[in-house]
Amino acid sequence: MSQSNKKLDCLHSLRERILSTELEPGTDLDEARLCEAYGISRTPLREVLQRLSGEGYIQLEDNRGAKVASMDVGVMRTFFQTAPLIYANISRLAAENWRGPQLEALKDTQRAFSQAAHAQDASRAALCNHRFHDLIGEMAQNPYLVASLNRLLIDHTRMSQTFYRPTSKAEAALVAQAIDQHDAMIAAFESRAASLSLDLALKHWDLSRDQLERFVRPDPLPVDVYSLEATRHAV
Amino acid sequence: MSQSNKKLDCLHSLRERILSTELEPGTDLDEARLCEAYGISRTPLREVLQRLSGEGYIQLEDNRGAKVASMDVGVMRTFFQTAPLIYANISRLAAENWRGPQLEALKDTQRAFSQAAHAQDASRAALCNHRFHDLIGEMAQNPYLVASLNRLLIDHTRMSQTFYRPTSKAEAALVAQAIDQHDAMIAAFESRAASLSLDLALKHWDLSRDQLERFVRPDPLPVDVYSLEATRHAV
DNA sequence: GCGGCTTGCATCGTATACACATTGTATTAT
DNA sequence: ATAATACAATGTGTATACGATGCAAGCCGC
Repeated sequence: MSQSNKKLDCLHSLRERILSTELEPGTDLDEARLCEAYGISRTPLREVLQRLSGEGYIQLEDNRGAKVASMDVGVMRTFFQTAPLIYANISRLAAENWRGPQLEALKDTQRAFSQAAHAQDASRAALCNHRFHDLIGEMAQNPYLVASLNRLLIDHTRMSQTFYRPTSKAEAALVAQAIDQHDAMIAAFESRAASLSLDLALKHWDLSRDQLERFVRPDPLPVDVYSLEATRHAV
Repeated sequence: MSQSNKKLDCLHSLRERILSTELEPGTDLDEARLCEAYGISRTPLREVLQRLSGEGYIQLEDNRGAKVASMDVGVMRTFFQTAPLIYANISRLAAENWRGPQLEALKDTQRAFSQAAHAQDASRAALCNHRFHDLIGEMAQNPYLVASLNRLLIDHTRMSQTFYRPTSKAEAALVAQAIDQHDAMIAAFESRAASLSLDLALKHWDLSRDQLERFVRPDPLPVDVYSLEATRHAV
């Protein structure tokens, strides 16, 4: 029990480090170093890596070790295409199917999320938000859709890292709005309002999408430089 | 390369044996026996099991070994609820996004499926059908939805085992209809007809659902026995 | 001087050995 | 006779040791 904790610690830690982009997309993961860092042997570590690979956090290439799952522009397009479909349906199902203490767990997470956001602790806020939506997935009781949801959340959380930071007052307002929407969703779940839950999820997504696009779009700076240069050479 | 094949053989073999229900839902998997059977050591086998667990084929319980993923009635309800959503969207995306030799591979699989069905080789037909829809998933180029699709296909293929068997003439007609629908889908993909592909997927699902429901209904027997016994003891 | 080959290092993959947990059975005590 | 505890056996979890493969740098031949 004392040792299996180490393995679990490793698993959870790697998940969080990937979600918080402390381990950036594409980073090579060295088995030996990770073994030493977490105080476990290679065998259990490799099992952890296999599992993370199955969950979509990392990619395993034959004889080339493991690397953190990349986020190229191709999958981003797909992400924006797919997210509302899954989020909306998961939310509806969560309202219909949650049971027992799940709603309390969700409220706890929402409190933690709110605190982290107000404290402007970006990575903690993103992680709490992740957990919030992960719990909604559990409430939905649908292993099939949850498989999609989890993949979406990995990329969503990694992208959202940028926007829990205090850049402007307008953006702080957006974060506050997200918190309010979470509360509204909790209320909808509590009263089993399925179709309302679906609508709220879509609204929540709209907000998220605006936030994400704002940070995904920018830095056209190098492009301009290159195009200018290209033009020059062309002439 | 000669030895890594053994590991891959093991992986593929277990997948097929689970899909064909040769290994029935709930079956306990003994590591030692599997090692001997596939001629590999425990470590690579356990990695295979980890991977299968990640893919949803089996479930790993702490210190209790591995067992084939169960198919209780709860998840069946969920299955019927979720499948059309995913299948339809995957189909639409496949029509839009397939490229290169993917369509040819699909046609090959369709040929193999048709042959197996006519030969009334139930497990081979089910496996070819699995591969057919798996390939459509690849064509869709959407890793998020594919995660759901793969989970659905596992259960779908396991349930469908029953109905490629030659029980009646009417059922043989249903199988023939499924083959025709596959051809129609291929044609729709080839002409990039997205919305038609979606419709065809839904029609294909309707057929599948009718076939499945016909065979899924029964076996509430053990549940009744247990509840009776519990009642007796309670009194 | 340049290109191909060989050698050495590093990292991954596999196997064996060992430690711990869990379960079932047997024995003893009430 | 029944229940509880202890011991043994089976099976999982971890670590270490060994073998194979891939990559890079240096050397020899052309």
